[in-house]
Order: sequence, then C-alpha cells, then structure tokens
Amino acid sequence: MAEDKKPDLRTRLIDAAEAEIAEKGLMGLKARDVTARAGCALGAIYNAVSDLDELVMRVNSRTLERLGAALAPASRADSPEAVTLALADAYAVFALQNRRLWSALFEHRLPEGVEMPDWHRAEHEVLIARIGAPLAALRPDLPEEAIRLRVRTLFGAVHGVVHLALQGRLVGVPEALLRQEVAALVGALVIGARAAVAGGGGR
Amino acid sequence: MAEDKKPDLRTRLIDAAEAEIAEKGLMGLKARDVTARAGCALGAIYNAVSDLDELVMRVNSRTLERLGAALAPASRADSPEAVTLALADAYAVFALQNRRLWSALFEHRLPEGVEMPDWHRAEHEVLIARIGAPLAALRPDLPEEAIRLRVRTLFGAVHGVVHLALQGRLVGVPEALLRQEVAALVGALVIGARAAVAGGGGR
DNA sequence: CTGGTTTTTGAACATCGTTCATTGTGACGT
DNA sequence: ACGTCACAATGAACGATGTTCAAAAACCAG
Repeated sequence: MAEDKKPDLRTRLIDAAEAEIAEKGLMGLKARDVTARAGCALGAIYNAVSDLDELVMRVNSRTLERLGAALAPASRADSPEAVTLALADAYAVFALQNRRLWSALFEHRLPEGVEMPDWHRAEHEVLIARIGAPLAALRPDLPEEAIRLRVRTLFGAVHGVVHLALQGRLVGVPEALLRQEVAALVGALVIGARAAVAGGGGR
Repeated sequence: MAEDKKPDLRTRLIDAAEAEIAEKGLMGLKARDVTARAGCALGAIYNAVSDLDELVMRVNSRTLERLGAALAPASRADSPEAVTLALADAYAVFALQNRRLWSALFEHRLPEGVEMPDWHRAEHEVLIARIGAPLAALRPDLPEEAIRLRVRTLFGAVHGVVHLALQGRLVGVPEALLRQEVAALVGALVIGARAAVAGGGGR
C-alpha cells in the first residue's frame, strides 16, 4: 500500500487554506475547515503559523507569485506602450481567472494598528516594480522618484477598474468587456503621458 | 430637568454605529459596543435592522450622501475638463478627511452569495451618475452606453489610486501628494480622451 | 383600571479564533 | 532492547462575537 506521502504540515495547511479561499472566498475561510481539509487537529495551525492572518498572507504570497508569472510574458512586447497594455491586459485576465484568490490579495485586512510584516510588503512591491520598468522607458525625462509615483498611480488605476468590475456580481462580467475597458484606460493614459512628454515635460 | 430627548432607536443605533466605525474602523464594529453607545439592549439591533450588515449599509448611505454633497461644488467649474478634475480632487480630499467611513464604503462585504439590496446599490449608482455628467460632455461622440462604461472606468481609476494611497499606513499620506497624483491621472485621462476624439473617434 | 398590542430586554445559543495541558513520536545514548 | 528526552500534534476548553426568542415592560384605546 503506497500511503500518501505527506508534505510538511505547514505546507498542507497553506494548501488547504488556498483551496478553501478559492472555493468559498476569504470570508469563508474557517480554521476548522482548513484543518479538516489538511487532515490535522485544530491547534496545528498555531504550530505552523502565528495566526489565521499569517496563513492568509502565506496564501497571498503564492497568488502574488503566480500573478507575477502571469505578467512575465507581457514584458516581451516590442514597445513600452505595448508592454504597458499587455501588462494591464494580463492583470485583468488573471483577476478574472482567479477571482477569489485575487480578491483575497486586497480584501484581507489586519487588525487596526497592526502593520503588514516586511516580508509580505516586499512581495507587493516586487510586483509593482515589475510593472514599473516599461513606464520608466515611457517617461525617460522623469526622475526615479516621480516614476515610482506614476507607477503606483498606473497600478492603482488599472486595479481600481478591475476591482470595480468584479465587485458585486460574482458572475456575469464578460471577459471581453473588462479587457476592452482596461485597454481604453491604459490607452488614454499612454496617450496622455506621451502628450505630456511631447509638450512641456514633467508637470 | 430636561431629559435627553431620544430620537428613534433606529436612528440612535445608526448614529452609534457611524461613530464606532469613525473611531475604530469597520472591523472594530461590535454589536455590544454599538448598543452600549446607543444606550439600549443588545437585541435592540434586530428590531431596528435585520442584521449588522444592514446597519453598516445604513451608515454607508449617510457617507455616500455626504460624499455627494462634498462633490457638488465641483460641478460649478467652467469646462468639462475642469469639472472632472475638481470632482476627482474633491473625492480624494473627502477620502482623506473621512478615512474610516470612506473605507467602510468599499471594505464592507456581504456573505458570499448574498446580493446587495437594490436600495443601496442605487445609492452607489447615483454617485457614479453624478460623476458621469461632465464626461458625457467631454465625449459627445459616444453613445450613452459607452459613456456609462467610461464613467465607471474613470471612477474606478480615481478610486483605485486613492485607495492604494490610503491602504496600509494609516497616517503619513501627505494630502498634497495624493491630490497631485490624482490630478496627474485625471489630466492624462482627459488628454487621452481629447486626443481620441480629435483622432479616429470612439475606438 | 383593563385587556391587548407593540417595543424592549438580556439570558441563552451557535460559531468563531485561540490557548495550553496532555498525549504521542521518534532520535539517541547506554 | 530499553529508557529518556525534546519536540510535534492533539482537541477540550475559553473568550469573544452575532443572533434568537421567551419574558418583561411600556404603551394605549375603551
């Protein structure tokens, strides 16, 4: 009898939590369901992680990594504008295809006054930095500090549109419409950025 | 002795919930704290509203109304571009000055599968419609359906930027920087929209 | 007052996340 | 083989929280 080879209990717990979130959403994540799925006792969670919040952040780590991988091919487009558009498009597609896990990235909140641990904040910033590269090429006239701000703006704008489209009705957002919407946004932003660089400069 | 004249119990409960959210954030809202502040019994909540979720939505109604009032003066700017910019600016300022109540508008989630009641969804759409008017003037070439989509996009983009700026560090987002960021976003979008209308049209 | 209707109450319940004394496990020395 | 010990895993128990509902209180017409 080949018994199931059991990975780390911590890994099994993160696996289980990921599956639970993917099925029932972040609010549907219950300690007892996770341990039942992982095949261990309730208290085992607190041997693996400090609390449920950390468990969610471990799942979010994976999602961020998968999102990064999904965004990687977009960098191979042949102009900064095309890369920006491809990134935004890939972002929207990823969100649509991983609704609940993607939502968990932004719906999760730690208790008031508790700061996100550095290891997790860094993961978010890696993602934003990846998006930043083509924008830096789009606006070579701006100093690095201003670029970082614009990247955050671009990311926030795309994210806001995708988020607004997905919140509410869980089904019924046609993929084509959302991609078109994001393309229109990024298109306008790119045109605006180029007009600004052609005209007076950074301001 | 002039006893405190007591308004509706329902009103007192919404008042109390609003104050609790403003002080401790949405996650800090506890049924027992609300009733203690309102000066009534625990179960009284369920005579006034169906559950805590509805109580939050009643508070959000008020916030939406105050937000609408804060946005109203922006409509008096003298060009569609100026109105759009003023709206976005007023939106950012309102978010900064009403952090927790504004956050509650978008952090609140009903249980999976439960739809937002129509009376509350309508309130959100009223707000978006108010933002839509100047954009319709900016793009007179588009049909009404496309306008609604673009309005949602514009709103989502501005909202996303403000949200990203405010999430995380509760203090330390300089108001001037956020307003500048939003202005840059809307400026680029307006330029992009005008370039599109000057060029080929809706596509 | 009286009877009935409505409002208010708060103890009790169900469901959470979290803790911790107890139990189980396996590696190591003798 | 045996005993020992450090560590991992367990799940009953605890406290916090949203919700219910039988009882009490308040109200009001006749």
